Amino acid sequence: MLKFKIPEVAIERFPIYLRSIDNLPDNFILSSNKIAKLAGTTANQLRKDLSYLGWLGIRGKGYKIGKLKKEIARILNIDKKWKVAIVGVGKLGSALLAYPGLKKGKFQVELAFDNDPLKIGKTIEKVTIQNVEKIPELLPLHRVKIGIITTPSEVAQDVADKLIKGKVRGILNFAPVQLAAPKRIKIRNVDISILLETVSFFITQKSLF
Amino acid sequence: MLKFKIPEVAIERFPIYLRSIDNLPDNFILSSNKIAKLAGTTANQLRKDLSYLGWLGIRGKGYKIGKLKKEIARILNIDKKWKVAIVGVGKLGSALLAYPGLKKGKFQVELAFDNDPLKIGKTIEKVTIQNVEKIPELLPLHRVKIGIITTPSEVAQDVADKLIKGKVRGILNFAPVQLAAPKRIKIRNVDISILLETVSFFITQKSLF
DNA sequence: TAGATTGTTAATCGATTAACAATC
DNA sequence: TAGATTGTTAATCGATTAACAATC
Repeated sequence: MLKFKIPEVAIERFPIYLRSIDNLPDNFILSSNKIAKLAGTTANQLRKDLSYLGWLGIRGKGYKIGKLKKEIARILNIDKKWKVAIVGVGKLGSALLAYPGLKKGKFQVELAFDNDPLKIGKTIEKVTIQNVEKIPELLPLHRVKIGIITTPSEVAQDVADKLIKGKVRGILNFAPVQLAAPKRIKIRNVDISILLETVSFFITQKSLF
Repeated sequence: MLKFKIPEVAIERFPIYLRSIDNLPDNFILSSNKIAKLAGTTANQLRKDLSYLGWLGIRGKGYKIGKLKKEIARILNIDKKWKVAIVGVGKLGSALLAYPGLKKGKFQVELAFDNDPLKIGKTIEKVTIQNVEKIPELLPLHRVKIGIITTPSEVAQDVADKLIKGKVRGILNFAPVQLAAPKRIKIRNVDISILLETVSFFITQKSLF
């Protein structure tokens, strides 16, 4: 457990660092400058961020890739596997079920839910679709701590409530609504329209940004 | 055109404000406090953000919903429609093609591309899939200024280069790679693994965050 | 007018950048 | 040792929060 608070923004950069060095050999030693280039940031920021994890580098040389991978994975708690549940097996939900980053990564889709009787019972990507009503019951049984919501907006809050009853600790929400939930639940929203809207702003304010 | 710089973080909140009031009647007048609650922020922050857009409220009363919608839409440049191109019509790409937020919203999928001969020529959601090689040629012809990348990582950079040749101004990238591009191109990354990794961190550091 | 709420200023907080002593 | 690069401190920058005069 950490004794001090790592800035949220730094936490969000760690996965990018990890991804940037992921296919480099463990015995490579790279300077902060080189790694920063790969990750699309600056050497100063990289060193600052890494300093939150302790002494990772070798003065005069750089950072050993193997050690870096291990330490970042450790702080992100992805040295072990996480089981996740997907709720809403429409087009987006099915796409996520088959998504390589989820399929073979540190996050494994253990359960899938839908409210459509035609879908319940079917098996996609080795996961059998269950009735949404079973969420509160099945999640603790399978030790699932993260839920992914890919339902229409109208039912997203109801699904979130069920997930919370099922004792999830985090939710990745693709429905374009603001979910209400206790503070202890970590919610990440992915709203494609919102992303496009900010793009829209920036590409027309050319002279100022 | 703006005379001063609106903070990036504020820009990213405007779409959320818009979404929060979207289904309220135009003639309603709500206080910053009420709107902030809907959007999941504070009255202070909302007023500060809105102040960048000018005098929008009525002292002693609140903000007229209709005016707010119009002004936020104007600043985000979504009072007009944007045409977008999707590259990579796999599971995720197809899901986005059918995504309601894109289908009937301010962003219309005008073009779709793939490199798979079996897919080229087929029509999904009224959009005919074209050969990726045609990106630089077709984009300017259709006045498409935003590209969405839903290809495997290996070809994402190549696709980005083609989009840039086709004169896009912004890219929404779902491939888990850091894209290289000139500064004038606005890139937004959506990496599902990265999002889950930050969730993973936060739900284990319970006592500090 | 009295009450309410805005728009804005000032104070606080936090993150980024620059710089450099420590040290491999 | 000389050169290089870390880890960290201090300076800068920017965003959030608090507070309140202006005003509907």
